[in-house]
Amino acid sequence: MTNFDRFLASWSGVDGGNPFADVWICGIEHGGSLEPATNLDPELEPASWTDDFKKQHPKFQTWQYNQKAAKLLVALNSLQRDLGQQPSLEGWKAYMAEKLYVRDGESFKLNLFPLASPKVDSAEWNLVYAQHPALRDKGAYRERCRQVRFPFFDDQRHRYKPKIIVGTGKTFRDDFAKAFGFHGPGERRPIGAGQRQRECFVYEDHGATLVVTPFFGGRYGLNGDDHLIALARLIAEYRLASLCRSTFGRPFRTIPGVAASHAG
DNA sequence: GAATCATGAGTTCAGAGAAC
DNA sequence: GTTCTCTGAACTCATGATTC
Repeated sequence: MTNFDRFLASWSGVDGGNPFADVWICGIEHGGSLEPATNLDPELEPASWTDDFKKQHPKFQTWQYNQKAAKLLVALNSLQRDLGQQPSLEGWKAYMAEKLYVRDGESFKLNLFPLASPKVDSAEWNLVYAQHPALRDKGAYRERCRQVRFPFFDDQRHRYKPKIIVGTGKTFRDDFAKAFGFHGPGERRPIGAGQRQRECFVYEDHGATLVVTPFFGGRYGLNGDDHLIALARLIAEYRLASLCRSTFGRPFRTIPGVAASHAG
């Protein structure tokens, strides 16, 4: 295994948090520009959003993706307290400021690919990484991630046993499934209604649930609170069904407010 | 008027299908 | 078989609408 493979098969490019958390959120890759200081050394321990991290990134609360992640987690907490109620997003800002991706928190954030990939093949990228043959071609870089990084993620999933994994970006749904050891085509589940309807894909494996959603934000993504609440309800339904299967040997049907149609 | 939230614009990339 | 065009998606940032 090369040093680059060790970099891929590590916690590199992971926002982190608490790996023992029930909920893992997995993005595709970092956004934004390439940081010249980025190194390719493996990260043996997952990071987290520490006070130092927040001081270094004073605008972290403006990151829309993580705002929506915080809202989703708040809605899930709300449903956990009372499954029949309308989930509340109240307090999501405080949650984001104090609890999101922290070491002893309720969430853990990963990325399928460790580097800010939009810059792969760019002049800026070549200036920094030209000496790495595996990084000169984006397709080869991603394929190497599938071969080396995904088995690492699969191992970590079986080690830490998260109950819910949310993959954001449905064009990469096969990659999310492969990365965490889920099989099959997934079950199509609509959330929202009318023009605002979005489609998620749900995979289940040994008490764990993978939900692949459209991206958090943007024109075609989960861009409203109603989407996040519907997603929280969808997740809660599958968690309850899984719990009932393990307890009673049969699934529980839908909970109020969750679309019951199974299109897949 | 300020804060918050939802949506759109611009950029980049990938994949599918048509045209050559 | 190759090239071109179109469409959808991911991402950041900006802007308009709404609420207080």
